[in-house]
Amino acid sequence: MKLQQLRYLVEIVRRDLNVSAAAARLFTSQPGVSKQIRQLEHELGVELFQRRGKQFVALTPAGRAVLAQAEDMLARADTIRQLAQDFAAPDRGELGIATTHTQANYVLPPVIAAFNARYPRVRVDLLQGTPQQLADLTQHDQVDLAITTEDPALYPHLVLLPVSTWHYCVLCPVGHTLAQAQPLTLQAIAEHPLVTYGFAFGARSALGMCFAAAGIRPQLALTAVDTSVLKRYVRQGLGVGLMAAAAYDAEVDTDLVALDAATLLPRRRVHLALAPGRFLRAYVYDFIAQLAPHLTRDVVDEARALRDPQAIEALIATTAPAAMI
Amino acid sequence: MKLQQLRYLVEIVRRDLNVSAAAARLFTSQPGVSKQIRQLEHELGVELFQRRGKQFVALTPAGRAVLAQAEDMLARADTIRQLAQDFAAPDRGELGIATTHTQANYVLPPVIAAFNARYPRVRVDLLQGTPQQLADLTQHDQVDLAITTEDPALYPHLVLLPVSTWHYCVLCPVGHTLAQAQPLTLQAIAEHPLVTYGFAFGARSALGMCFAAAGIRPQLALTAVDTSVLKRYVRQGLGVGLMAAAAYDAEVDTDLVALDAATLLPRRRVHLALAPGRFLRAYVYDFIAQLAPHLTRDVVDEARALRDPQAIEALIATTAPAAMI
DNA sequence: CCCCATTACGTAGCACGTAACAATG
DNA sequence: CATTGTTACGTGCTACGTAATGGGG
Repeated sequence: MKLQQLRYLVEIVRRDLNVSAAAARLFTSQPGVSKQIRQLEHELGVELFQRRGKQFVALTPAGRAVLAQAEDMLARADTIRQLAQDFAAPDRGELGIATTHTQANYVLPPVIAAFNARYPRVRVDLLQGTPQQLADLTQHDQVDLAITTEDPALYPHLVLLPVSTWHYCVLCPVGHTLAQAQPLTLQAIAEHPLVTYGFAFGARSALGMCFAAAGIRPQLALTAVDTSVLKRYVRQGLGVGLMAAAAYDAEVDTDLVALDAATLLPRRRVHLALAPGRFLRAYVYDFIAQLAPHLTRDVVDEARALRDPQAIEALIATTAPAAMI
Repeated sequence: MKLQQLRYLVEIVRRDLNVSAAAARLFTSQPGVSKQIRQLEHELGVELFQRRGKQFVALTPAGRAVLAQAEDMLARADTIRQLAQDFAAPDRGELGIATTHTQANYVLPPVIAAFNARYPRVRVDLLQGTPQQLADLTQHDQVDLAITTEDPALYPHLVLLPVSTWHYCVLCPVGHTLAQAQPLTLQAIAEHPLVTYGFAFGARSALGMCFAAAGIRPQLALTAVDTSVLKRYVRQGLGVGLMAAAAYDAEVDTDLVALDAATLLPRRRVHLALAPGRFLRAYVYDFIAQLAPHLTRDVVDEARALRDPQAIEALIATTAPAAMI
């Protein structure tokens, strides 16, 4: 049994049992992969893949069991490399962050600037995606951490830690009738078509439930993931915008008005999402502390050891500023 | 990084940083091991061993961190081999049992006979040792399970499950004055020198505390691990024996008398000890169920997942016969 | 002076690549 | 017929063994 054989196995499964695709991904020849798999099967005395003709159609039960162990072993091999790096060159490496457009644009820039000043030799990789993609990237160790606002239920295997909170504002063109409404109400907002985040009105979303609780069914004119896109359509008069207050820049967005909706609409929590088993370089802890000072290395490690969301919540309650809870 | 390099690393540490001894143990050449370690260190970019001259004197911090991961990886490699065997040849393999002399002689024979009839192609390896050795053997995956009576505190990293209970009897030669004592009391027993198990009167032992509670300090004439040795010295008149009631065989031991001490002396619990992470072949679960019918595969797996002694106790309370608790 | 790790060097084995082949849809 | 896995074969790398070298206690 060799680590490469296990790597081949895992990659084949990742590529939906396509050996050629796995070989290509690993920059090696397809016959080589094929042969190593056969050799592994021969050594173990069990077929790992169910074949129909020459096609791989499924994992055998034995294959599934072996796969689980193999994945863990490869993760640990990676951990060894990472921690060795951490001893050899503590201030060199990569920091992979998966996050949403809004965070990347309005929250992270100062944090990343500070981090880069402290660790100029660490390359920061910023990946954006849908909440599901963020979860996948983090879970499969493609990034060190994710920063997201979404429903914790989307991240069942990750450890979530509160970073900060934000609230919605209502954005409309200068002179829009909504800007006169005093006081601003949900009812008044819902009289206009809305322009907001694509995920904001999901079945279990906080925003959707907020309107539903008031018996209001607002009309959505357009949804997008990207705040700058939303603003563009608000400018075009497609509807009024519902987005993070931080997205409004008074100096640039002079043609728009931001109405405070902090008391009307639910406050959202920004989460840091971590894979509990992944080894984190020392500078990753530094970044996290920079992002949210209450998330010290000790707190993060303890939370990762706990795993259970409720226990983590209890832990955080003792360390985080009240505003975050 | 190769699995063999990790194996070399682990073995060197096991052999107290002696490369030559590790090489001998792994049936390979010493320069080969030495070179692979250097190569691993070079690949990782960190020294794993602290050297004084050419001698290895300690692990570096990096070495300790790598070692922990390496041990886990090797354990999983072993798991893969074992589970593959379980699919390939479910009724062939080895069953390693570490246990005390008494269990091996008086409790296990019928269980092992039944097991052997069911799995004739599984070789049973019976290892005896002191309680500490049993714990070590189990913890280092040298055996599948241990069966022991000792203090649970000796097995902090193992999962302990109650198998059965036994009680002491007092053994003396026919015609001994103690045999006339009616009723039998601790005081009466302590008037004679005792012959009993070496571990039975340890500082925290149940037996020692039982006498101490009554304010009695019995005199120990001889202790041994082996019941047959104890009986021999009882026959020689060295003292009266305190041992498991099961050790008295009415047909063979016609020159001895066994006095029931079930109400006088503490009842002892026999434990099954398992390493929580070790993969157990299907027949191991079968053996366990044979040994203690209430320890089904489901119960065992759940207990191994729980790990926490108190939680296991609660689990057992719902499934085990009352006599065991 | 013995024990132990490192260096030097030769060899056998094997992982991998290229090319040809077979099977499936 | 295109895609995909297997067989065949050659080669370059490297893990390992033997022998010689160097350091510490």
